Amino acid sequence: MAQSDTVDRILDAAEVLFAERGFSETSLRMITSKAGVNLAAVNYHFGSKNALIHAVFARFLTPFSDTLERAFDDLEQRCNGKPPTLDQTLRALTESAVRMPQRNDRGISIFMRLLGLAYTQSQGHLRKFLEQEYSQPFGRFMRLLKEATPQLTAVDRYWRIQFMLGATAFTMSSSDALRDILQNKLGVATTVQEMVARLVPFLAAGMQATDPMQLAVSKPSVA
Amino acid sequence: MAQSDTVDRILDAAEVLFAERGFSETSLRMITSKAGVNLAAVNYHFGSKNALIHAVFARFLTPFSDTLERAFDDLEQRCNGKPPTLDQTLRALTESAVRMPQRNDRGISIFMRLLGLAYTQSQGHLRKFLEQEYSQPFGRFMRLLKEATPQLTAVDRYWRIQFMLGATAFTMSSSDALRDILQNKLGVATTVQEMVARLVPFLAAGMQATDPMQLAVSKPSVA
DNA sequence: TGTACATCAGTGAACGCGCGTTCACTGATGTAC
DNA sequence: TGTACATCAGTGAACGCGCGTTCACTGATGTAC
Repeated sequence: MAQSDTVDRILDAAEVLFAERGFSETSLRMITSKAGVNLAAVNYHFGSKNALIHAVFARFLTPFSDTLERAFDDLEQRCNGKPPTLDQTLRALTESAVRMPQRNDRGISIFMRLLGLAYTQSQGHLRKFLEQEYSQPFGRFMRLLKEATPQLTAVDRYWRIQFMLGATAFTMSSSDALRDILQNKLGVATTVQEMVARLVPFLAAGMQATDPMQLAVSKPSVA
Repeated sequence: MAQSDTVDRILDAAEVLFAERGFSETSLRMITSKAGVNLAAVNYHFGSKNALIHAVFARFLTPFSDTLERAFDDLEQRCNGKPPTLDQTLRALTESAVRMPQRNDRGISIFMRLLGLAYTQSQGHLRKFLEQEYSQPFGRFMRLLKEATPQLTAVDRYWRIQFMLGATAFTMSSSDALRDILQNKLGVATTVQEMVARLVPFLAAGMQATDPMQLAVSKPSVA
């Protein structure tokens, strides 16, 4: 502890506690006592609790965002000119998430859970922060989704993207609990990687469903 | 106000505020001031804030649960002996939800949002309460799902049910916001009924996706 | 019919608590001359 | 090399606030005799 590691200790503790309990149910006193630092250190280093939440997200989202951009570059290059398929696009996303360098073996679970919470807990400041900071990779993902589903109307696509986000965010935010239940009920252990591997075909199929409301539209097969 | 309507006024106000802001972000002072009743009245009539949350859910879930049981009875009778299809099962559920007698025109949105919040906000007491009170219709729905997807392994079915729940809960809990965004972005007004009508084919397709992990399993077509 | 008592819905004010934040302060290290 | 000052990370204690809950109390209505 020669040079200050207080900032990292706070981020580590906050990340774990936020993932376990959500944002407003985690107090600064819990965070600082887990981190073994003074209560006032959070406001000293970050300014406020909200700023700490932003810092926790920035620490893992910025490298993720970079990894994702490279994965999209890679994908578009491999497709040279032709739009990537829906399946390829979703895999680029999920594999970037799963392959992220982790600080420890719980890292991927925490990452998933935090991403899920960001969507399901209605923290206005957080949504605003994420939209500002990560609009580029998000917009690029949306563009790829659009090109991969030219058969859908804009309205259909809009709703199905929301359904996808919901399935993903919810599963991510409960992934630990869901894996535990499965372990107890059926005695099957599952890795986060397997869970994500099951999620992708579900999303792809739902995204490309033939809507009974407009049976005339034909469904192209996935590559 | 000859006879006491304080209980109903509290329930009405709590329902709306919980739907708007979530449970822990809504204080008893907000609820009682909106309801125009004394702060102490909540603890007088309900005993605690948690018991009030339970009462809010019981007020709409109990009639919903009855409607749903009748819809399932109806469905199983129409199928006499043969298991209902996935599509029929999902429709029985969503149509029961959408056709519920509502106290007002915002009723269905509030109902959706509360159901979504129950899943996404980690209120342990609420999950326990709901599991105790409504285990029968829930178990019956799960059994129907199982019979409608005999081609899936238990593990596959488990995960896909979670994905369905996620897409549904998330969409429900954000339905107002999502419809507003769509209105602003594409100038399209959507009813909750239309939203649900779009959700069902998405879920059914995802549920019956051919998983690349086990390509040997063939996918039966839906009736 | 009148009186005494019980029950019930509701009230106003206070309680203790945990919260995020602030502030005056300390002690170590770096910098200027 | 020594002294004065500035900067910085961190601290201990307190601040004001909003929270859920409690409690003694009121006033209307019902019941027994």
